[in-house]
Amino acid sequence: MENKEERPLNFIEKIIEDDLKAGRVPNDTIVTRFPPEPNGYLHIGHIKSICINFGLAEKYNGICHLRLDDTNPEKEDQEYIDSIKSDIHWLGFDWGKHEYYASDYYDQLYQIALKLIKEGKAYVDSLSAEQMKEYRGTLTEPGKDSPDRNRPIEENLDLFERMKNGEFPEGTYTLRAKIDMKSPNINMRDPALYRIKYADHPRTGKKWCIYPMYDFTHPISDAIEGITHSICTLEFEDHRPAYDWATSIDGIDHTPHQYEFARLNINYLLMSKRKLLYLVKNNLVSGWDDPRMPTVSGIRRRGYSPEAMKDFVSRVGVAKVEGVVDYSLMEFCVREDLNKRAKRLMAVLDPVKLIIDNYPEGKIEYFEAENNPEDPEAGTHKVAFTRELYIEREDFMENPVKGYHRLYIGNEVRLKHAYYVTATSVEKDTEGNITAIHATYDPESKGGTTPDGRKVKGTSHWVSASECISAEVRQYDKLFKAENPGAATGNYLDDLNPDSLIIIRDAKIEKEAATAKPGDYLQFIRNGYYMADSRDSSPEHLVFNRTVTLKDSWSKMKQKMGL
RNA sequence: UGGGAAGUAGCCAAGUGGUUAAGGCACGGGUUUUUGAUACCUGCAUCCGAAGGUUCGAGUCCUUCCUUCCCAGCCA
Repeated sequence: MENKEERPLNFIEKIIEDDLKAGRVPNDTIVTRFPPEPNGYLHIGHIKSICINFGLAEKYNGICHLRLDDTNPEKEDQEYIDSIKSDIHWLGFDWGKHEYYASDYYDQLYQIALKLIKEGKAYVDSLSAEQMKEYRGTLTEPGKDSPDRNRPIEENLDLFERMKNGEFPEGTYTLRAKIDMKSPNINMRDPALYRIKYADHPRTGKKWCIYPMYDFTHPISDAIEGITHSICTLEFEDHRPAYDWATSIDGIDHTPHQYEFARLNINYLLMSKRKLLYLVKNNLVSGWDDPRMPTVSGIRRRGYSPEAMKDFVSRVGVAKVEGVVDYSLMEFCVREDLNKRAKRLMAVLDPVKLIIDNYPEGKIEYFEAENNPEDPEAGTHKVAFTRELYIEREDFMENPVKGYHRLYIGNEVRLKHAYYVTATSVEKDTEGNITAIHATYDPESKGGTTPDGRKVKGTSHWVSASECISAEVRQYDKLFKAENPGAATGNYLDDLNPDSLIIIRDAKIEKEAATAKPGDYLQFIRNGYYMADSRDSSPEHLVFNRTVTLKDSWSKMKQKMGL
């Protein structure tokens, strides 16, 4: 990871340092919170928020709470709560004992609502949803007061009590804050505080049939928990006055402040819950944890590391500009991290037979293969070498193009860790497809160098035809082929990448691969980074997911040459 | 068109009136290399949305304009 010391402070860090310096922070301990609504799976966008909130607490010796914002029981579920917690832990953050739920505060919230009513600052409104919309006005026209706005306090108290007791059907009444129907900020035009909802709540069951709204719950929850810096995304800027209104209600003695940053957008990716849900529901992907999904569970299964994602988020920075980050930056971070830790293995994905004619039949030699050239501590493992091998089909060319320095008739290349070989001839089937390549090896070149020190330009990976294992390899690519899915036609489905998953059923892999478990970071040399699939891989049927390719300047060059 | 925000390279992003406008990604050139990977070296904004103005001096201050995003849930 790069020098944290040298990275300039972002605007939130500056605010915190100022607050700390000015003694505005109780006990000099900042308190942040990550407040997801448990209505879906966490995605890459959430990672930014998690890193900001937990990261700030870490950096300034503060505390970060996990608060499940569970005020809309219709959409929420325990399943989501569990996955959210597991995803945060995977990222390496821990809230310790500070696990809270907005629903923990329902009683307190109710008391505060009562108090507002008694003070004439809230009223029970009988306007229907449609009427309320009419009365609210528009962006350019002020709203007008509800006929119920001046309902007597006693009547409000009675009605609110009965709302709570379940005497009214959904939609008949709401509790509203009496603020200003003419405010240029629509959020201040008497926002709803409570609505009636007969739904089973994951935690409070049937205890309540009125549920508090975000603008009421969130600021007060922050205040109750002693949050000092309440950090959210830009679209809540307009809610800040409502936030400040709620936290200045009489009797609330802690005043948190809200700060907004730009959410994370990445090209080629879709982060909308609705659209992701559509992909899942219509089997366009295998589920929320499909390795092509931008969900935390998806990228985890794909083989991304939490360290890479944290580094990515830190490189993106925190600001108020709504931008779109290049997908390539994320891939860079994944490669950079995996390069340092992935175990190197040889896997031939598109095999063609290579027969070493002058190598004894039946002989097996074992070579030491380093597990990671970046990390000598990582040790070595053995690979078997025999007369018949597999190499990648694209590592041989019958008529080599300019600049090609892999195997062709008469050319000598190195087989990684093993010998120098020179191609001599090819076998073809009736259609002219190459079925085998014949070569000779130089016994003096054992280990990959020769006494005379002669160089070869190409080094290929390989696998012994008899001493290898077969595996399914899933070549994942971007789910969408357009930078901004849907921008061209208006329908993001039009930009689905038909090649986002290419399955190789019978890849040839060195035996060492059988020891790889999901969670182990692998590099198939010259092919990319891979991880055993956490759902489908088993000792009987190995399945590997491609996490990300290696950078490939050769294919770039080929493109330039028009091949 | 009301309100709230934001505009510095292809993409992020420092910069808070004073040398030739940080850094990363991407991209180009090169060196090393038993991964055409990695690593390393190197190039890449006479210019800061635009136009005026203040100033000895402006990306930084002022004015006007332009562009983009967010807000009219009894969602969060």
